[in-house]
Amino acid sequence: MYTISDIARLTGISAYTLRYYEKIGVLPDPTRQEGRKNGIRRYSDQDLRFIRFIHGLKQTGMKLEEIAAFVQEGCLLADDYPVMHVDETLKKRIEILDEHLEHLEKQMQQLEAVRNFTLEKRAFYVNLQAQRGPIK
Amino acid sequence: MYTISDIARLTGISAYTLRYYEKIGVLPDPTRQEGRKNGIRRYSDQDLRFIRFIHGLKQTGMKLEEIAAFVQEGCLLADDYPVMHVDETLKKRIEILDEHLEHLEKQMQQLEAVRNFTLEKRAFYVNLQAQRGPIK
DNA sequence: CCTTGACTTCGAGTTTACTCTAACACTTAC
DNA sequence: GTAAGTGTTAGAGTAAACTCGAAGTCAAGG
Repeated sequence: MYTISDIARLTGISAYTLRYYEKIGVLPDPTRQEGRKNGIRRYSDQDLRFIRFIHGLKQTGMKLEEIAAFVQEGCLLADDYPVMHVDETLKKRIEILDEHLEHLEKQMQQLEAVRNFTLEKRAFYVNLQAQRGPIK
Repeated sequence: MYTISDIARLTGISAYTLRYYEKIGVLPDPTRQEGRKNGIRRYSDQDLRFIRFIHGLKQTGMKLEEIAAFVQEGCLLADDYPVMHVDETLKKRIEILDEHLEHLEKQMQQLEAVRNFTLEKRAFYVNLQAQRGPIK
């Protein structure tokens, strides 16, 4: 089990930000030491993996608001939520992920395009350099 | 030749933003109609391509400040800048591009990782759905 | 016992990147 | 000639995502 500063160290997200994310629903409430209300946050390996996943979504352009929507669906899912709505919740989560997958595809394409363009530019400059002959 | 609103339409960057970019050095000063000082900005196809390239750098995570540094190197290059410094300028531009290329590689890897993770998550939810049996 | 690190709420400050308005000038097309 | 589109400077406003400090509490370790 990890503390909040462990998680901060392991993920590169500050403790301030982790609490902030929790407050705005971007991260689910972690379990607390001894289940007390204001006990120390205890994160499992699974929690760590989840936080890294969320961080990945964020770093690939998903807005905090969108992430929060996704996470909230999952929180409903985890509890003894009325069975009738579980299918809805699963459907929504899948939809959100599908949308992000599309976004990821677009980003990959753009990244590829920018990379090619950048390589071209680079080659152009290198060529200019070569034309000027070796530098003494 | 294009006007600023043509460029806005063609790139999706507002005229406000284009002028702003120009002011902070993210875009080079374009030529003006009849070479007058405050004449209408005239953009060539080459300018358009360059703006798209810059926009690509921005959209793949280069900060405006970094882009400005890159562009400023280029502006020096374009003028009758002391020949002794041209090699320096070329070297710097190539360095900046190389750094961004590294950044692009990292982003691609992360995108790939997040994509895989997202696909896994998606599969997990689909599996849950399947286990609950077909929905009436 | 006392330091350290965790917890809370609340709210202010920062950074980045726009986004727009005001107020005024100029040119071109209808 | 007047409207549309362009130009200028300066500055205010906005939004997202932090980032931090204050002020107070609590619990464990040396």
